[in-house]
Amino acid sequence: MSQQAVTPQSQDFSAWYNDVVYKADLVSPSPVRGCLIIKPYGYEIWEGIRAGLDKRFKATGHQNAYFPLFIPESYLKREAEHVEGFSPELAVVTIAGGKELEEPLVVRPTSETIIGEAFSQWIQSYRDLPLLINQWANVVRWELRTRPFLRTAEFLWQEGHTAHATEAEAEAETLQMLDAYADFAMTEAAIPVVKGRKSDIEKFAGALRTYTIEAMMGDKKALQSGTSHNLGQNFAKAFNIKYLSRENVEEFCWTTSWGMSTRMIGGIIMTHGDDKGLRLPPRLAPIQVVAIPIYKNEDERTAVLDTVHRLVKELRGAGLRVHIDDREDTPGFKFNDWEMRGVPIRLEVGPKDVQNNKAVLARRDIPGKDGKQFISQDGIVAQVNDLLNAIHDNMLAQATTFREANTHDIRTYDEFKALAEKGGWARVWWSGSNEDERKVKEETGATLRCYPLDQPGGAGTCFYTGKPADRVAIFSKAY
RNA sequence: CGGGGUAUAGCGCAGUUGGUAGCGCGCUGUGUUUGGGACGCAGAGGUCCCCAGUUCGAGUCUGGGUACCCCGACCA
Repeated sequence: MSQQAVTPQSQDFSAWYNDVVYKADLVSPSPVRGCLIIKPYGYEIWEGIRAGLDKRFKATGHQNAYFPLFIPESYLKREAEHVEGFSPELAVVTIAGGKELEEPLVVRPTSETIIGEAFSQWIQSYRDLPLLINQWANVVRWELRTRPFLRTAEFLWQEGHTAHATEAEAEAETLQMLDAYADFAMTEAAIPVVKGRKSDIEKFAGALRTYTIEAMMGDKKALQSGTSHNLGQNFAKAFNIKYLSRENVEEFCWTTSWGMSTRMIGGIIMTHGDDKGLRLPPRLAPIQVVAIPIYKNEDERTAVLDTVHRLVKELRGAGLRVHIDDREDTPGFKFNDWEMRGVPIRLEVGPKDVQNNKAVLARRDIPGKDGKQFISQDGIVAQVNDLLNAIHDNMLAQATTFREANTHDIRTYDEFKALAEKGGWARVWWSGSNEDERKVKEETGATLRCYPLDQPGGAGTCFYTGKPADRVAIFSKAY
């Protein structure tokens, strides 16, 4: 047994990430470059994300629909910025059924165009608005450099697409969905995020304004974890999405789109993981409690398993996701194995516990003895529920503390460069131009992650240009 | 697309001056173990990336091809 451990984060964060992704049994290598086989344990995390988001979409009046994977190439070309932004990474089908196609079909990189075309048919009147649609789908972007979950040639996501009568309504929708993402991230994934607006350079191809939630990973880099775009009337004009107003005037709609992807799984791994492997937030963990029976002989085994089954039945009855590990390996092996896989709570039951009506709960977020407690078998459901909530709160608190400790108010470019070298977020007054922003990126590798919605107010001096600035931005290296 | 590298068992790798393929992990069976990564014994598992060439003989040498990985530019 020597290959169980992962590369320590401090030694090589990137190698650590890859080790965890494979050893925690989330993915399997794909025969196709840049793609990924998501194994059941990894896919169940996605199912949890999906459930958490879908609930929020439905609660805000959205309905799911499904649009085709293939998009006529000409659609992409109708919005100039959009095609320019995506064309380098498109996969295009030119032959089908053994024949060259009249018009090549693009494998969707995102669906604004094909959905825009459909919306133009569906919407006639102001009475048809707002139109609130979401789609769960796979999309393809032929990226040159890929990493499991964070950037893959094909990935799973949801993309919301809505149409509204006024700019104000579209903006409200855009911000509402940003809030939904932020709430999901914190409430379910225990990831603290900063809500903000993207700079012109970083915004979505074809959008008026792009909003983002940014999270800090364990290596202090930023991960854009969800985006919400106010598309203005750009796509409405490109796809002729018009309605007749109450005043009997033909108007273009205002549209939005917003998405969160399997990248979020990478965010969870890199926000919470440690040198023992994955740490899954309790509300998304496919297995919330793993029960490990401990025994020395056949008699003990029978008695212990009897108790385990009784406790697990109780827990499952309360809706908890519980797994019994009855493999023949040693307890020590199992402890490490499930720590690698990030299960929040381990339930140990041994012969002594059977006799004393006790059990051991060990929490993943607190290593070693400190995280272990003896509990009474009576009222186990409440005790486990409380502990799951405590673990969630602790993980969110830990990640928040880490982010705050590594976010610095920077005043000069020298300080900025030093921080970019060392790692961390720079919170700065900023009044630079697009050109300045590109230069900063070129010189330091750090990009303008967002203008946080939560602004300090007042005015300051831009760290780069030295000119007066009326807003702060966060810069960081990012995934 | 530029620069570098790799290709041998499921995974990670070794393979000497060219002589007919091995190690660790994993896997199967079995016995002893089991409250923090157990061990013994017995097994299974190979198109040495592909094509051509040199040679009595190629995992090893030569030429060509393919795939993948790493570093840059592009990116949810």
